[in-house]
This record gives sequence, structure tokens and C-alpha cells, in this order.
Amino acid sequence: MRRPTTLADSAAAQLRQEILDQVRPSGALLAEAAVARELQISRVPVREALFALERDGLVEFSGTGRAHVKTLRPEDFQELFVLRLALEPLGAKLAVPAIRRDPSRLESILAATHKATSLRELTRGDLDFHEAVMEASGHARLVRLWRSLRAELELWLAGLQQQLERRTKRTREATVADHQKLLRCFCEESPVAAERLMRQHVASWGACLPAPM
Amino acid sequence: MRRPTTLADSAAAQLRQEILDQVRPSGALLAEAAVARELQISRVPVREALFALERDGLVEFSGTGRAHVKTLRPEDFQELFVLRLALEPLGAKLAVPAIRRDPSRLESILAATHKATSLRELTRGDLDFHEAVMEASGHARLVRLWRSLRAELELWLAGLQQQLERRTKRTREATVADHQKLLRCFCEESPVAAERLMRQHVASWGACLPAPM
DNA sequence: CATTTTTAAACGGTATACCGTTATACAAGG
DNA sequence: CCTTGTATAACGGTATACCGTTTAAAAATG
Repeated sequence: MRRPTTLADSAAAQLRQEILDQVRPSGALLAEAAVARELQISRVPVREALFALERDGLVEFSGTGRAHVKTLRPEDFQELFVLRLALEPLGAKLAVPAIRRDPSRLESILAATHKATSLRELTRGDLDFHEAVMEASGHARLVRLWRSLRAELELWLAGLQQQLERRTKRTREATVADHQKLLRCFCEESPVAAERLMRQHVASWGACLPAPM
Repeated sequence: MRRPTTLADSAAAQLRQEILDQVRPSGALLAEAAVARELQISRVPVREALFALERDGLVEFSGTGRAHVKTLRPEDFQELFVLRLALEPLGAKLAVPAIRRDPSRLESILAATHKATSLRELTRGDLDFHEAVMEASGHARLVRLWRSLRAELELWLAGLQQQLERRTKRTREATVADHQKLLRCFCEESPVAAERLMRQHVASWGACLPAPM
């Protein structure tokens, strides 16, 4: 069933990884020809990959059409936070029926999060949980919005890596505990209750980040 | 200050117009070569325009990479409605300070709406008002989200044209009255009140549409 | 040494060409 | 008449080439 993934797609994936790994640091120029040489492909798929990454919020184009790795400012984080606060409780409310029908996906993500040792794994487990909730909402556009928020969020978190590294263990326990509470709420309480709890969860997440806002 | 607009941009604008005018009806194939011939340009900028229109929600790609004018179903409208209900009250709440500082833009849009004679002008005035509110929120991502919602909304409304045409006058009066109330609320009451009133406004808009949901 | 001018390299926008895949219309067979 | 096979046209993905613009470095000037 897998379609032979296009060069543009794999180029986008590769660049996304390099950006989030900070191999391509904030503000770095992504020149079509140079990237094409490095990836051993022509400029055309590179160009498309850059557009896709712009849509994801990882790349921005200057007035003269040059692509740079986006530099997130504190007010960008603020915007992302406000949007999470608006969209995730909505997603949680809508997701309750589907999760009740089959909570296994959330459970397995939760188990993986519990076993996370590195900050990278923890972040991944955290965001995967939230993404699974959004997917369970059955709201296609909401999922797309979330994915775009997620990419920018990961970019932001990548910049905070050092400051977060030491607190991995405590953060992990808090995250797992919070997510467990959410999961129980999804299965046992009303959609409105799920909505409210998700709002609190996102709010406390935003409050405990070492973000210079 | 104007950049010599790129061929891809003008191609996107042209196609957008033709889609909303239903010159390119729902489901129509947008073949790169054919469009390129019609617009007298090469396939490359057409290709980029199609990607841009996909981002706007006016075009969707089949599994084999073919671009078609998107066909909106009632559940798509539902999704759009739910998102408006989540995002527009938020935008209204954030916009209150900026609108109080300078309500002139909203006022002039309102005046134009009041003079609208065709359904097209009325719809434009309605959506322009909402877009101006979102812009006043100062939330760049919220504005981008709204623009994408707006495009799909216009596509949906284009499909209902006949059913709405007769009610233009009454709709216009209701719209103008509602928007006047909103504007007054922005200038005189609290952000939370503005948020609530916007929620009601969007909700009643969704309720009075002849949408087969 | 600071500032301006010149120049060469880099870059993006676009056109064209090639190839394998997909769709489609038509013909053969049931 | 419907199904199935096949040929052909259409289409998308990609590579390469050209050109004007932007950028950045070097050179000239004060």
C-alpha cells in the first residue's frame, strides 16, 4: 500500500530532522542549490520540501525568497501556547467517545513515556500522547493544526535542551502522572470534564517551562 | 514597496478566483500542463500555485499526485464551524485593546457592508469584518488560521449561492446589526464579554445556514 | 583606516526536456 | 450488453539550463 515516497517528501523529512537536531541552527540559510548538492538530488524537490517546511513552521522565507531556519522568539512561544490552550481542550472534548471505545493507543504511548530515559524520548512520548488525543477527536483539520503546532513546539524545545536536560526525571514523572489522570478522565467522566482537565494540563505545562516570556 | 509578484502567486490568485467563481467546479481536475497552457506560463509556477491552494484548503491531491478542486461535504462544514467557534471568540478577546485604540477599520468595513447590494458583496463585507477582528488580535498564527478557514468557507458558500441569493436583504440587515453590536461591545465592554458575544454571533451564523448537516 | 565602488559568485524564478506511471478510450471476447 | 485486455494519450516527478537579481568580497579612493 505504500507509495514510493517522493524525493521532495524524503528531503523534507531529512531537513526536518536536521533542523530539530540543530544541525541546521536557527537562522541558517537553506539555499536550494547547496541542499540539492548535499542530498544528491536536483533543486526542484528541494524547493518543494522547503515550501512544505514553511507550512510546518520550521522555515521562513525572506523577502528575496531565501529560506532560513525559523528563529522563534518568546512571543512566538506565547502564540503557540495560546493556540494549544484553545485547541487541545476542544480536541479532548471531541475525543472522549473514541478513546472510551479503544483507549489502547493512549495506554501504549503512556507506557513508552514511562520508560523514557532521555529528554528526547520523554518529549516524544509527551507530544505523541497529545497527538493521539487530537487524532481521536476525528477532526481532520484539528489534527493538521496540531501537527503544525507540534513542529514549532519541538523547534522551541530544541532550543531549551540544556535547561531541560537536568530535570528529565522529575518532568517525566509529572508528565506521566498528568497523562494518567487525563486518560482516566477520558474514560470515566464527561467530555466537558475532559475539556477542562486538558485546559489545566496545558496551562500548567506552559507555566512550568523556563520560558523568558 | 511592492515586490514584483511572482508568477506562482498570480497563478494562485487567478485559480483561487476561478474556483470561488465556480468556473472550476468542485472535483475538477487541475492538470499542471493544461493550466500552464491556459495561463501561458510553464508548469513550475503552476505546480507551486497548486501547493499553495492546497494549503488554503481549496485544492486536494489524489494519491497519484493529481490536483482537484476540493469537494466539501457537510462534515467539512461542521469542522469549519467548530473551529470558528473555538478561534474567533479567542481572537475577539485578544483584539479588544487594539480595536479600542482605533476602530476605524471595522467601522469602514461595516459601512461597506451596509451598502452591499449583491450576495457577493455582502459575504465579502461579513468575512472582511471577521478578518479585521482577527488581525486586530495581533496573533499572527491566528490570522493565518483564519485566512485558511475563510477560503474554505467561501468555497462552501459558493456552493450555496442559489439558496442564499433570495435572502440577501434580510441577511444583510441581520449581519450589519450583529456586527454593530460586536463593535460596540469591543469598544465599551470587557474582553471576556467580547469573547462571549463573538461566540454567540458565530453560533447563530452556523445555525441559520441552510446546511444539510 | 574608513568608505565607497566594482566585480564575481551565489541564489532564486522560470522554462524546457525526459521518463516512468496512470488514466482513458477503444477493441476483442464473453 | 458487459467485461476484460490493450494501446495511446495525459500526467506528474525530476533533472538541467538560462537569466536577472541579490549578496558579499575585493578593490579603489579619500
